[in-house]
Amino acid sequence: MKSEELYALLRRRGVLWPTAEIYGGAQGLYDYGPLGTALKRRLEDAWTAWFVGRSPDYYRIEPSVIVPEAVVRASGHLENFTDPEISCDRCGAHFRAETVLEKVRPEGVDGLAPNQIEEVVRANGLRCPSCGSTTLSVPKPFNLMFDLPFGVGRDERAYLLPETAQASYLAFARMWEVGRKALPLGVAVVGRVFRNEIAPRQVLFRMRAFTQAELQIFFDPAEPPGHLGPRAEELVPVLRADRREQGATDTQLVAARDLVAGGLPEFYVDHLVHMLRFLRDVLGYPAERLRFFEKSEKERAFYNRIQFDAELELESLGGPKEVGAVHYRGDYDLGRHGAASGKDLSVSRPSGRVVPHVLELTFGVDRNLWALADTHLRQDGDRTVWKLPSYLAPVPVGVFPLIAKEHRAYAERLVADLAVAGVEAAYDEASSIGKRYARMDEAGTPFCVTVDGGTVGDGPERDTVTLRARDSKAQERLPATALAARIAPTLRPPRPGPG
RNA sequence: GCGGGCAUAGUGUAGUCUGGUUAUCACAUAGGCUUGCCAAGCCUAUAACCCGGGUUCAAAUCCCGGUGCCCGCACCA
Repeated sequence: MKSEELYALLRRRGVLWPTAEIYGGAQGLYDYGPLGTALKRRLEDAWTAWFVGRSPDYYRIEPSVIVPEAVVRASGHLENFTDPEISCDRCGAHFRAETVLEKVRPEGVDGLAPNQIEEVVRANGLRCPSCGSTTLSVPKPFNLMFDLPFGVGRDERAYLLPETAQASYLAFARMWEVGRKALPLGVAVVGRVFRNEIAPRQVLFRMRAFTQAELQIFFDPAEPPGHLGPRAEELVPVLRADRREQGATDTQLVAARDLVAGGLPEFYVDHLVHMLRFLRDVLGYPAERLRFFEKSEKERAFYNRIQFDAELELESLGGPKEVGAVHYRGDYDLGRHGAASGKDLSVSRPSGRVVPHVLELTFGVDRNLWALADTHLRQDGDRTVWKLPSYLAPVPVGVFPLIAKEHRAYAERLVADLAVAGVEAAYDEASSIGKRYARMDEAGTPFCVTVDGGTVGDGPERDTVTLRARDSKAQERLPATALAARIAPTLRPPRPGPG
């Protein structure tokens, strides 16, 4: 489905809509409706079960979304907040772009994008005003944070958190105590973050307030976490940076063991496989549409030692889009916050004191919600079916009376009984039975239960109902009391196996 | 942020160029009758010109501003 068609469907069904819609909306802000809220919650639960559930030493926390300026100053988010700067890679000197370009561009640099500035620098062979070398580079500006006045009548400034990762780094010292001083230590956050994007677009893919699910694994570089074990044979779709530089654009299927043999650390590949299995096996993205796109040294953020973006081919957005990533960030984050806060963030290990390294597993909740619509919402003849795995479906069961006035009471009681058993069910008696099935198909509901004459009669079918499966449309008859035991197990998200 | 395009019921649309009747049609939604396991039928109802200003006897239609959306470029720390 095309993006606009998909968005119209999601709006119509109350999955999501623009914030402040009655005022014409606001760029990059969206509200989730009943179905969207339920789906998002289940997606977050599935993520937590899969990533945080991998180790008893992994914890989920809920941090503040407002942080003091010192945090974003130390993290590097505040640098280059205003004018573009040019720095010299050799001598390290910094200059305002206007100053360096003065002679060749007296009209100034306003309106020039960083790459255009870079082009002018290259084209004119501009040299560093300090040491005279031609190693000038233009950092990307990132003044994308929302700042807030903080406190009453104070000069202090605070910022809305631009990424959840920072909150985990801030929590490390406390979590080291809480986690009883064990490494590896995992600190996960599922939370809203805020970026004042220049050009929000593509609905949930570029928002100004969005939800990230991130797990930061702190570890001793002498004892990196994760061994492939039985995962060594897993075929991982990758597009390596070195091959791309030679012009390759095709995804290769490479066994995990061969990625390690080719030089990637085993713990890193292990987590790449873990991410792959989540996207493919838990969320059900088609394997052939997934790939891990390696960022080259030039492309990746300077603090990332290894970076593969998990990309998913999306029909609605016309290409592969990032839905998650695995970043090996080294000791950059704890090093920066340790230095800036004056608190020693190194820990005592058998080998001596070490600043833990960080492996970051990051996942964009909103864009994956969109991706679940893109990949699983299918037009099947006249039917529109959202083929979500049961544990992600916003509403797991629909309950209908075949004839409203005769079967209503029984069906309503069944809804209440299912709720008590922990299975949320939606009741619907409007229009024809076919339309009710169709409505539930569109909402992704995997099961529909119908109460009919047999159910309420005195014959052999007394107290039995029909259970209809969304994908096959097949029906079976079973006792109403057996429903919860039948459905509940399918609603639990998968957990990783041992090892 | 730059350039281009677009904006009519819940959804998709006709009408806009060439200003003028009660704003078209389908689906959806609600109620009734009928039917009774896959969007059936009949009847009825609800429901729209993005916001603001201007031109004009008259604006969905022409002009200006705003907002939002789409595409390309740039950006995505």
